[in-house]
Amino acid sequence: MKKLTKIFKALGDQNRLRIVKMLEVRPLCNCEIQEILGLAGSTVSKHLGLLRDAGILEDERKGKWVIYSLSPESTSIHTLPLLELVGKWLNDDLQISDDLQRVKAMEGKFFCEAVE
Amino acid sequence: MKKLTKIFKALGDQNRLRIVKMLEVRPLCNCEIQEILGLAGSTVSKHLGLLRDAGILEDERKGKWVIYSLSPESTSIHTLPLLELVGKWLNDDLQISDDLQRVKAMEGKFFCEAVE
DNA sequence: TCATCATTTAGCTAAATCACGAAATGATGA
DNA sequence: TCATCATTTCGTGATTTAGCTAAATGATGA
Repeated sequence: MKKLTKIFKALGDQNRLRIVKMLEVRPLCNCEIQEILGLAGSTVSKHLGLLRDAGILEDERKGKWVIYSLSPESTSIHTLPLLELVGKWLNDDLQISDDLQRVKAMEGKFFCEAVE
Repeated sequence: MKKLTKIFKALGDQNRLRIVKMLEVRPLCNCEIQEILGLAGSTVSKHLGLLRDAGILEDERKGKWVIYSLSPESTSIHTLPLLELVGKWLNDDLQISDDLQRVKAMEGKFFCEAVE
């Protein structure tokens, strides 16, 4: 039950829901999320840590950057059906669609993407 | 998005998850939930209020008692698929199965049930 | 009407959460 | 090695939350 409350707590915050939705477009680094949410880097880091601890995200260091992406199906039996629901409910949210547009527009502007 | 975070926040607490699961057995009044959770009545009332505001529960006064029950499908398009998932994930939780057993054993012991 | 019972509201404390800036850590590249 | 950049950790305040007790509200029934 504790694991489940952890997941719900992680999703019970607007900024974290925005992060989750953005990561459905593509993996992102801390700095890109900062740019969109307009929060301090340390704050974003904390949100990402919470989502990671809930098993929703995974991180991988690539050079200077840490790239965050949604956990693959294999490691998130609990969260994927949840995210599917979240997706449906937020599809017509103005804030979210604005975020997603900005994520797409941002493609190529950050160095972290050049790392491969 | 705010509505959604409200729902997740409501479910991000162990006592509230226990309440939701108990209400799947049958509608209950505040005093029965007090008995099982071992919390003060005012605290239970607050939890119930949060779940109601999130659209998960409904209340109905019956004489001296206020009977709480899960919102019917018609009024909770968002929450019912969620509760279905929660149900699956908590089926083998020891705390929950103990709660449910106690709810069943309690049948008939409280006056509020006598009201019809 | 008045005593009683169930519930809610109000008011409080302790703990948790969200935000920040500053300092520490990791990795790069001159 | 050292400066730099991205990120995380730490320390701090403001706000929210979970719990309690006491007081207020609603409903019952003598």
